[in-house]
Amino acid sequence: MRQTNDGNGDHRPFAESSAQNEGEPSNASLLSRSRTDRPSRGVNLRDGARVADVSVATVSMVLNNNPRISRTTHAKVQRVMDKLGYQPNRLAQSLSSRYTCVLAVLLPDVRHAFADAYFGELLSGVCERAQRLGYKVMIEQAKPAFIEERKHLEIFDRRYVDGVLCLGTNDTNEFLKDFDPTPYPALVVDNNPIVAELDHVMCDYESGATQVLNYLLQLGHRRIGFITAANEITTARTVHNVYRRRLAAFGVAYDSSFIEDGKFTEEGGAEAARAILERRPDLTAIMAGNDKMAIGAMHLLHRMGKDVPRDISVTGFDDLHHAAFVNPSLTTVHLPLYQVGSIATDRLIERIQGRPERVAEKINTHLVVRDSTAMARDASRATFEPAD
Amino acid sequence: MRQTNDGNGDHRPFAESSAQNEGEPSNASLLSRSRTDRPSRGVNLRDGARVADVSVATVSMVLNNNPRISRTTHAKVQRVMDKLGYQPNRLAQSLSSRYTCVLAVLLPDVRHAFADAYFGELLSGVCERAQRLGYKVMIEQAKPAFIEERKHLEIFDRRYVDGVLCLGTNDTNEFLKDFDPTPYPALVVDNNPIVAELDHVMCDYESGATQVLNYLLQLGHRRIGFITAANEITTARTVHNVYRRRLAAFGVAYDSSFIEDGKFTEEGGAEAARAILERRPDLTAIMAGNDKMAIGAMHLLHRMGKDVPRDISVTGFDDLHHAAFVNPSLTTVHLPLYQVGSIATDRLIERIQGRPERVAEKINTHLVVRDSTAMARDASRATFEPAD
DNA sequence: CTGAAAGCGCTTACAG
DNA sequence: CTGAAAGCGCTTACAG
Repeated sequence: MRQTNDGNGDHRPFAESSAQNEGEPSNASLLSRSRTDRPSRGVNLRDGARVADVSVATVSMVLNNNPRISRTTHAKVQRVMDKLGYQPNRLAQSLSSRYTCVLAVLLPDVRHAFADAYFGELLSGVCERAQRLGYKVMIEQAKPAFIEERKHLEIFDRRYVDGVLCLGTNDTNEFLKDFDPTPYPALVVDNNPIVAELDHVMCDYESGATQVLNYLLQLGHRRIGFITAANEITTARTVHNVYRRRLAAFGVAYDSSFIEDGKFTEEGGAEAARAILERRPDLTAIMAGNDKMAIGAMHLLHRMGKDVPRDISVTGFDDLHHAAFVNPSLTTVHLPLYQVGSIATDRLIERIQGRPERVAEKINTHLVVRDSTAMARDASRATFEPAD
Repeated sequence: MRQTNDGNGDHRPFAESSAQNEGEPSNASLLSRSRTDRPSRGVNLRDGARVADVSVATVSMVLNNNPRISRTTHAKVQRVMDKLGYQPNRLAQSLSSRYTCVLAVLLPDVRHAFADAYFGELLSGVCERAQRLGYKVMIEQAKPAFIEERKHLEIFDRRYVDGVLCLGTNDTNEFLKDFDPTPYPALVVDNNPIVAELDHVMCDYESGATQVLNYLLQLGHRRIGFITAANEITTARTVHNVYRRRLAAFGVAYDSSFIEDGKFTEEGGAEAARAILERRPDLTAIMAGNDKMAIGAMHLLHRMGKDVPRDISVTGFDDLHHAAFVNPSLTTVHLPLYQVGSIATDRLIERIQGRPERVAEKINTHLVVRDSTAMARDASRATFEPAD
């Protein structure tokens, strides 16, 4: 199994390649290799046609199950191609057909976006579904340079992909306006930014937020800190509005001293918790807009010597796998992210294949009660029924 | 900005596509669309040649910076192409040049592999580097069906990719033997499975394990539980061997009742901790082979009412971002996963471009001390110097 | 029912 | 220094 370099001429050094590595991404060094250096070709349609004694067109039609080909010819050709171990060159197929059967997943320009289990679950659903439908998945990150160089359109124009799934979007993403179903099919995953009216598949944040708030209110909590994220994110706004409305329903006036941006990170969640607690030392619960911020908040509370949930209850949003393993385990809203990724992929592919209907789907969410929540310290004094 | 479906004929429903969705992945439905349905083409070399009044070959050479073209022609053609907003069709380029400038990342067939921050960090480094070098990244998961259908070779044969990065590998991955640098360039990331002698770039597990063990031993720990993972993983074996040798150096006999497989998951870590603790209620520390198992173990200890680190110290391995935010924050070995992903990508691309040398690199690791470790309960009775 | 031919959009020897 | 031509490996009208 030892792999030796047998001097077959495939190892010519590329003087220019190292210089280019740090500059413009360019494949000129590859494209300028002499033809004899190329990986050897496999069996193609012409080989098959020769062996089966038919035309290239016939072979092609057999492989594409074109019904115009007779049973006998079909069988004969199929057998030959199987025996030859033929594998169609997808570059040629795509060049001819104008379809690539590749999808791009566009991740946001956020540190550790790849290492974030939220995106990971979505991606997992996307990849599983894409694979089943015969599509490949390409990863891109929407860094400033990526957008400025308009690479989000270039991947279409240069025939890398047939469609793109946008994750982690918000209303500042002006580039979303560039996507138009006809030449640039795109679908927003788990969000619905108002910057552009695009196809989207998302979790039901409204219902999830309602469940977690009703639960906290029923436990007697009234002074509830709320760690949210940038207001330019539609889902964050939705949860924020539910927070406002549910409190109002229980006769609690909206008070911005309970609110803080936690930037969807552990650090941000900890900082936000600290800020809210300074202003409102009397709070009895903290509701976070995602699990990472909730975990950051719990970490801070632990540091401050506060006991969760005895002193303060904490809730998350996402139900990442690992939320069940922090101490105490986290009460949170379960988001079916895998399913959302999977359905989003289905819908995008349908759109690519010409389905005219716009896509706007909401998937159910539900509350998962664990150990980070308990009755409010002052529950006896609270009313347990909504005022409305 | 409303996107209407203007009946331009691009939305013909595909009767057959829904039936196929659940069966054989096939793009026959796409490939059989009539030509008029296709997305309209952009500007190509021929358009440019016509406008610039030169041949297609000349335009091609200009764009590839072929030095044989005169200054004047080059400038003229370049200007024309810029004005036309020309973007080369990469399918045609690749079909002609035989290079795709796409890399595959092969993830293991593990539940939540995508949502695992360990793979996420590696992937992040891979994507950043690939993008800089003008490569695209495609994701694949090595499910049984994927390997059985030999898709790990098909992605090369059908010209999807030029090379593959293998993550999460172990010695049972027989398919690794199929990769040969010449037709199938592959590089193993953060491991070195003995099943095949392949290029690899990995963290220095030996040094990391030595640091964490020396640290625990210096704190007076002698009865140290070890939560490891399958013995068919080279890196796990390395850590295991260090555990054995460091303990021996301090005069502690190897005792398998301290050892348990934790399967690299939180659940597995919790289970393993429980099992070890049942056999060895006298242990004072638990060393885990990764952060997730350590976190699972801490969760169990918390459940059992044991205090970490007062009763039992716990250490991890990875230093995932979130290890700093569990309670207590986790002492662990920092693995430079982003860097490993990045270097691995560099090396694979060099190999694709013909570099003959084999790749075998180790990247430094270091211990990060946080709050999950403390002096052993019985530290006074322990010796603090190695016996050797 | 099948074949010869044109075309997808590039790159690269080969001439001149 | 530049162009005409062949080729990469497919698909698909167009004939017959």
